[in-house]
Amino acid sequence: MQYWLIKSEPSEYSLADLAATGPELWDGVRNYQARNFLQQMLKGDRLFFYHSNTKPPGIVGLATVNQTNLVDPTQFNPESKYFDPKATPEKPRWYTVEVSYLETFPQTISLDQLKENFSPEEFAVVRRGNRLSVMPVASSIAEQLLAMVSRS
DNA sequence: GCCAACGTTGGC
DNA sequence: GCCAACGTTGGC
Repeated sequence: MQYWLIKSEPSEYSLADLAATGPELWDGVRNYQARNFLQQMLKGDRLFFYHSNTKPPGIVGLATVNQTNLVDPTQFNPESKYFDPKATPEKPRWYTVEVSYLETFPQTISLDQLKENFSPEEFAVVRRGNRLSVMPVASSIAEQLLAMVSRS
């Protein structure tokens, strides 16, 4: 079982939305590095759910991978803002997973806390200018994150 | 709302 | 295949 971090703007889609209406197809990822990570996910993997563009930004809870290696249907839909004219059903370009809600942490692990506890080398989310929306989390870091939650 | 960072696009 | 222009992300 592997840990990952996924980002979302809560004004777009929040962990509370996932709790209320999930499971949800994690569609709309249009970055190759993020897509490659999505393709590596296995059922049962844990996802730290990160809220960006909010105050404060940070990890708000956990989700899990429900179904893997799904073709993102929004790439074929001209009405969608995620439409990709270069993708065809015969040759899809974008893949994703279905995620389901696990838990909301009693307190957000803020980006400030993350910066205090982890270096940019060990945890990409605290890297300046980081824009990757899906990234792996080393198991040692995952353990520390979970300990930070239970302590507080 | 600003702007730094950085991925992508397209002209050459 | 280079690289300038452009668009987007996301912290502040």
